[in-house]
Amino acid sequence: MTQTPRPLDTHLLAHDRVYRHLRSRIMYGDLAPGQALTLRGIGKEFAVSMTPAREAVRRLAAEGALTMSASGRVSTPALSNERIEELAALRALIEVELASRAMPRAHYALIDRLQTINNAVSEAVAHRDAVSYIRSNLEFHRTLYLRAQAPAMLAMAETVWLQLGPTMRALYGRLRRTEPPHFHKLIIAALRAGDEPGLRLAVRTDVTQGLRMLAT
Amino acid sequence: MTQTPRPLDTHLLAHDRVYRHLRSRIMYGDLAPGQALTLRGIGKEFAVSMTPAREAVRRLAAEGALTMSASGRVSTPALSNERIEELAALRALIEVELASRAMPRAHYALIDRLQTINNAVSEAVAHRDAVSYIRSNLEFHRTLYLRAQAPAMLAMAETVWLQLGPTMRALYGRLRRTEPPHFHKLIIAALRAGDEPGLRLAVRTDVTQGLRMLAT
DNA sequence: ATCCGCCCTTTGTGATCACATCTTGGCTTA
DNA sequence: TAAGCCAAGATGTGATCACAAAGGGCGGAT
Repeated sequence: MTQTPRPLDTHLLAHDRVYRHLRSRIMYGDLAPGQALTLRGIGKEFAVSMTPAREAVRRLAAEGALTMSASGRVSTPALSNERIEELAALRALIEVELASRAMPRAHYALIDRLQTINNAVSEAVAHRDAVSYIRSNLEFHRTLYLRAQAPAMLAMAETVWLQLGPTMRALYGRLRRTEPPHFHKLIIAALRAGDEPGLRLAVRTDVTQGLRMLAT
Repeated sequence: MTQTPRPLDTHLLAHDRVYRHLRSRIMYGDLAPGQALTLRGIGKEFAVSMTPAREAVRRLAAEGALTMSASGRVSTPALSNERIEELAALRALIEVELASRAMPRAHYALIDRLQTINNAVSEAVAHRDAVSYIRSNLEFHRTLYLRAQAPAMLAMAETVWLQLGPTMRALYGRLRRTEPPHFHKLIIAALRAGDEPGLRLAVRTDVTQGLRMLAT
């Protein structure tokens, strides 16, 4: 037996399966900043050899979702405050543009879906569930931006989210807020009103404010 | 001999060396859009096995510099017009911000260096040397943006350049212009004058105009 | 008690190989 | 002549292994 028969839990290639699982964990804050990973550990967890584990890790490293030390050690990134502010500025830049492009195509059904997702966000906040909060919050944004029909821009935005994943977990983990997300309501209101400057401001603020409070 | 003794032409790891060479080729337009590559071919060219060749290729694919077909075939991307315009918009968005952040720190020595680089750009245009043109043009932009002290943003911009590399080659290859770059002069003039709105406009125009003329 | 050095374990790297799949070129057949 | 098919070569995937180097922990010296 030189070849593993295929786990059958998916039709995907091994390295892609590993990549998706790890990516999801990182983006949604399952991993804390500075968390160390090993290729053999990943391989064992997903029942694959080191080869696909390495490919998945290198791909994530290329996207900034993981950092590799000079000796090849892999860990989740621990971002400096400057880097966090820079990534927040990038989010603002790209996501404001995406929202602006999505607005002309945002019909009632979309706004309704955003409303529904936002309820999930509120619930996650109420339960102080950081992972659910991050996941539903990003789903809110992604749902809106999908309408922009700008896949390259959306990919860029997701790359930034990925880089901020572990940091967002650390940030929202120590959050003690219970209020539902105010700026999401502003976004929805601006969409309803067809108020483009208002939408831009609401998105920029929503994206920026969360990250701003950890500049300590 | 199970292990190759190390080519000695560099102290870098094999996969990194392959990655850098290929990245440079792609970014500076050595490869035409749609150009096919094979792992064994890359491995033979750089005297490494398929393993580091695959890592380099996957990394470049993650950055959008290469595309992989469903069967894993690797080729340089052939971009649609929509994708090109989107990437141009992304360039404008990010690079305007970078230029704006660089301006307060742009002292005389920097402007002088930009001037020098721009002479190289003019020379490349005069010789109709597409690769030299792309290389010096990007060096002009990178030199300016380096002053912004925003590594994450610069990395994003470079990723976009990478994705546009083969397309820029195809574009400028059929260019018949001989005039030196007008908008670079505007950028330098705006920097000298401390004219921030003028700088933003000049960068936006410079970045956008080149890609715009291939929307055929 | 603390710091330094050494050894063993852990870990990443890259070569090689078996295998499955895709591609392609030529041949056959209608 | 053209369309279809088969076989052989080409190509990507993932497992395994040998090796080098980095880390960690333990013991001894001061």
